[in-house]
Amino acid sequence: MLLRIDFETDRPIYQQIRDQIVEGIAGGALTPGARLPSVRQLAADLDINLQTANKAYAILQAEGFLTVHRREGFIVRAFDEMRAAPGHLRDLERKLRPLAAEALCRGLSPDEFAGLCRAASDTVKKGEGR
Amino acid sequence: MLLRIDFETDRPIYQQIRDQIVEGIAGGALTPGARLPSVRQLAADLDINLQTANKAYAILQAEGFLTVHRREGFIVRAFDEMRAAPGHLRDLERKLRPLAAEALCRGLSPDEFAGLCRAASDTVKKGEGR
Amino acid sequence: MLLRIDFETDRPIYQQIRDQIVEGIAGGALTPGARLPSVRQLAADLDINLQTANKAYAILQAEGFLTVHRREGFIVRAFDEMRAAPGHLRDLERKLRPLAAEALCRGLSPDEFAGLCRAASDTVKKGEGR
Amino acid sequence: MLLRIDFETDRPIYQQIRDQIVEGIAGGALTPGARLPSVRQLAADLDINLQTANKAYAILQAEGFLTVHRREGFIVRAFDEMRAAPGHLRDLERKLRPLAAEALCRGLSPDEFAGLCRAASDTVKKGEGR
DNA sequence: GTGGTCTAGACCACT
DNA sequence: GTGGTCTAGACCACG
Repeated sequence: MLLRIDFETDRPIYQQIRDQIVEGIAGGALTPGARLPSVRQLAADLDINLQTANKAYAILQAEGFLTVHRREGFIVRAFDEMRAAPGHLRDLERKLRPLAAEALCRGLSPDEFAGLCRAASDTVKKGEGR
Repeated sequence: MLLRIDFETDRPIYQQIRDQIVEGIAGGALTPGARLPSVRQLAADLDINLQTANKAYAILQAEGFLTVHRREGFIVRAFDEMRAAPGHLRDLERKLRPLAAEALCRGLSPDEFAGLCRAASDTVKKGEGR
Repeated sequence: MLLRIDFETDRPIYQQIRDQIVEGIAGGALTPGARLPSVRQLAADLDINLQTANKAYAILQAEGFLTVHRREGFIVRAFDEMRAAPGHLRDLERKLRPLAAEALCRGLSPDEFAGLCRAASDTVKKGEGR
Repeated sequence: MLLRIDFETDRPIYQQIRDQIVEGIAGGALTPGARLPSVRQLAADLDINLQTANKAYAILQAEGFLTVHRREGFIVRAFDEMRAAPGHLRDLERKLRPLAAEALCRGLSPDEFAGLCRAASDTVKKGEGR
């Protein structure tokens, strides 16, 4: 699983890492129980600040995607644990609203928007487009 | 059309305004040609700084949702002009990916995610939940 | 000679009038000695403020394109008088610089830029594109 | 690369900065990848407000001339990226028309105007006259 | 250190 | 009245 950082986007680096790891889990590149590179390793690999790598993992942990073991470092959680994270559905809906509104303004019907979302989900599931 | 600002969240004020106005257009509360409150009025209403209100409108203008009329101030653009904004579909897809990935991790199939998106679009279209 | 005002551009109305009248002279729609509509007439025709129409004519007069007669109002000056306006060449060069720089950045060679300028001049001379 | 601001002219400060940086890129004083002074540095150097410097860079970014790197601040974009900016040619033509018209009125034939434009482009390309 | 956000308040251009 | 520009100064996010 290779991470690619864009230093010239307005999306913070730690968010890019977070997004790509979530996408890796969704696409099957990272399976539950898999070990992630250590914070130090990650920072060195991507040539980023240690605190940035740290923040990315901290977010993933808080969101329920990762857990930390004393010896093994950060590992991918089991799917049923991810699904048990409290409030994640409401959170998803909240983040979806602005996109749904934007799509409507751009002329996409609810059905068309749903189709676009389905396509995005399919693409991610197959691990494509990375 | 009433705007509500959350001064506690880390989402910038001008982005909150932007989101709510886009939602207002999508939900029919704001129709093409409608005048928006003047930047000064908006700033006074929301008790925010003039420049903050200014920036919100400037973004909406750059994104193709508003135009500025020399006499009437900011007004909602025609729908076909909003749809003509270049790259808006690719932009939407890019913003959708992280949400699709998150949904998959949380156990939603592409079909279920599409259903959620459709529901969000319907809600916004009806102008509900504001 | 019909003037068209765009109320939704950032170019001030008086500048739009000024530009279109200059273009009318360049394209032959307005010939030296021709009478222009009175300030009142112009303001009524375009549904603009009297002062705005006034300002447009004042600029054209200051730039040497129009002159004002007691009885006949504003009329187009003779070409040799327009050419005698002091500093107009230097003025033109000054306004041209930013465009030349922009063209170079966009990959246009000096020759290509000159070609573009020639084409623009031809178009205006034929009175096209209005 | 030295910037000079005229505080007397009605041309906004941020536009003057914008023009001079574009000219600097066109003239080779600023090459792709080059770092620009930080907004704070620029504001201090020119003795202007931070927001004014900010706005100048924001415009250059929106126009495709600059990009912002998370570590290095604002840097000059690659030429092929500048050329990929959508609608820049049409934009250039639009800005060129009033100058072409003015030149014709002042007695310059399309060929002579093209020559003037070519000269302006050459001057800028050599980095002269700054 | 970088840019991003926000405030309070002023003056100007345009219509 | 509208928006546009500019100032002085503060606090935060990011790396």
